[in-house]
Amino acid sequence: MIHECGQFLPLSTTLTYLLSSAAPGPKSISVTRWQTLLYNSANAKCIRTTKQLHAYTITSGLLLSPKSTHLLSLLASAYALGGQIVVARYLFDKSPDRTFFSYKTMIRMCAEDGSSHKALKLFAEMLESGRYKPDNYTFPFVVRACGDSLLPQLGTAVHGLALVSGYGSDTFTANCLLAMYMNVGDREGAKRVFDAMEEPTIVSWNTMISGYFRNDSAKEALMLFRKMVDGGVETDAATVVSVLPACGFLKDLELGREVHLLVIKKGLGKKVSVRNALVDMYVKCGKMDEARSVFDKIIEKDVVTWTTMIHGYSLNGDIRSALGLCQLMQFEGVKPNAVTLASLLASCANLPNLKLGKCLHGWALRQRLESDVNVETALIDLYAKCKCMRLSFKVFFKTSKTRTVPWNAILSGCIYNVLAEEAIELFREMLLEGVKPNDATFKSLLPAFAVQADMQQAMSLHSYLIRSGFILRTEIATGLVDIYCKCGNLKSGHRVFSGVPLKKRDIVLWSALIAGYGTHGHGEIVLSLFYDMVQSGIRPNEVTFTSVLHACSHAGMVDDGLSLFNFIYGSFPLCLRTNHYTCMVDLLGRAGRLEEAHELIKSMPFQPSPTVWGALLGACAIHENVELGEEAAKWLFELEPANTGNYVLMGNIYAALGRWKDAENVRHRMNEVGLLKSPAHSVIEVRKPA
DNA sequence: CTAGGGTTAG
Repeated sequence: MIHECGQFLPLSTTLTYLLSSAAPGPKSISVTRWQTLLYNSANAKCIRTTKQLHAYTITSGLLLSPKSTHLLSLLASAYALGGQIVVARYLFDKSPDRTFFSYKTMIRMCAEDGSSHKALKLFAEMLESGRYKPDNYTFPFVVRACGDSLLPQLGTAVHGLALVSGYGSDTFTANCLLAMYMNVGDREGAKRVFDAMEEPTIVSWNTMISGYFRNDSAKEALMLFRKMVDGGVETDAATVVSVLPACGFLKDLELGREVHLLVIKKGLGKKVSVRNALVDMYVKCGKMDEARSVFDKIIEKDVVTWTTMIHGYSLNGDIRSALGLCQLMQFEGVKPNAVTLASLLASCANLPNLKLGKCLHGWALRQRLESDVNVETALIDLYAKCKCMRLSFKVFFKTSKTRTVPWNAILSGCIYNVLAEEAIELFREMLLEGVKPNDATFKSLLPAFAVQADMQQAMSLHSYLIRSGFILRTEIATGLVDIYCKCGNLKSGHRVFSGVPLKKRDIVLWSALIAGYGTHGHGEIVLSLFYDMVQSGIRPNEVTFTSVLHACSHAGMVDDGLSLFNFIYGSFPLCLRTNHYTCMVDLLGRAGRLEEAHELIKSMPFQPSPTVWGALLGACAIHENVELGEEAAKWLFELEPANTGNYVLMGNIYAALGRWKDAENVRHRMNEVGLLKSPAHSVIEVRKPA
């Protein structure tokens, strides 16, 4: 009993004394006395004492007295605090009279145990009874339970209740609210709470920083860290392990080094986790030397330390160093785990190196790590990238198939190996098995539907996306727009586009629709969509310009194309790339405005690429313009002497005008650079009259 | 009595 209760020895002694000296029976120990004993036993988390007390309540008939009905709920609390949550719940459910203490304890233990729904149910019951008011030891756990059950609306309601109950300025409650909002992905909600806090503690700052990072706002995380340091707020180990991943993600080496200095200055490096985070930061920033020097200084390396470093070498394609380190790690008595292995396998997949991958697969079997999801997923991916879909499927069929990741791996594997139809079939099976797809699933799957361009399939996918709610995600709606456009059904594509609320329309979505209309030759619609987009406040980029210019070119809308080009030139001059000029030269050239095309090339702010001259030469071939053709050819023969197409085009221009001698010269020139072996030269000869 | 923190993968 001593070892179990630790410093609470007096409690057990008291109990032993009472039980041995007094005769059993409810009257021998007063109710108040019992109450104290139960409280003490609960707070001491001493399950053995609790069990003794429980036994006594049964044999003595203690609970039969009307004065002691509340004792059962206290007993339940004692069990709960002792870690026996199931027994606790059973007893608590039977308790006729539940005390405030027992409610609080049960709520807390349920929340910590992961039974957040039960915790919320108890809280609701407590409120309904109207006997007790939640306090500063209640709200934190209830808030946490809301976050764990992913019930943000309920969380907000509890937040409101905490405010009206006067716990708005309670630090613990506020910190839990921060964590809750961050856990459900509500950065704004968290920020509101944070801004309203009079004195945020280290914990508040840390929660915000890590929350921002976890919610894809690494930039905000770093900005907050800056503000924290500049504001003179203390930082601790949790701060640095929250901020370092963000530095790594953004490759912000400068700030990463600053954090490193902070770690040294404050002596935070005693913890392995801090040093591991440093190694990881350097790895992610691509600074393997610095990562290694931090790594080498860690005396007590754990699996994570080794794995982080191994992963670093893997990422850099240095599989030799990665394997060497893996061996060294085992020499030092640290066993690689599934993560280590998955990292090595991923490296084999990216190289790709099938032979080594197979060796590692064998090793995984011997280490009994083969049935770990991470390893399985890495193996599926490995074999797919090595174009061994048979092996990929073999691994896949052995997986438990209840989790989403292996499905995603096999789907993306199929698509990598141009098995779009199989991917779609697998997706159907996945749904039948009741596995929930996620964003990553659609990221690889939607292109498969676009490749198939099957209207029937597109429609059934569309209905699924509506039913499952995935259509609400802009990236997914974008994929669907693309699919419909590829099917040639622009109307349906446009309808999906219109279904996305104005605020959620991003550049990618607009571009998908614009490109769709563009490839089908609807130049005018493309232009009006483009101006609509700019009007709605979205800044177009190079990709948009390319597709709009292409559309103009495709539809032969020369003047519209020109005015658009001038618009870009005036508003976004830095966005202009070679391919935009190529597009314009092509557009003007086709229309026979060769001089203008030439002028445009001469006005280019950078060296015209062969593609630009190629477009001009092509246009000259159509319009049989020797002068400009020669100008273009002069550049092209210089820039890409091995491109037969250029000689053919130029030869054709001469031939068309009956200048056989010049045509012959071009042929000679091609001969000189050793291209005559190529079959393309015959084109010139074919057009030569007998 | 309570709150925040690292490594893989999609």
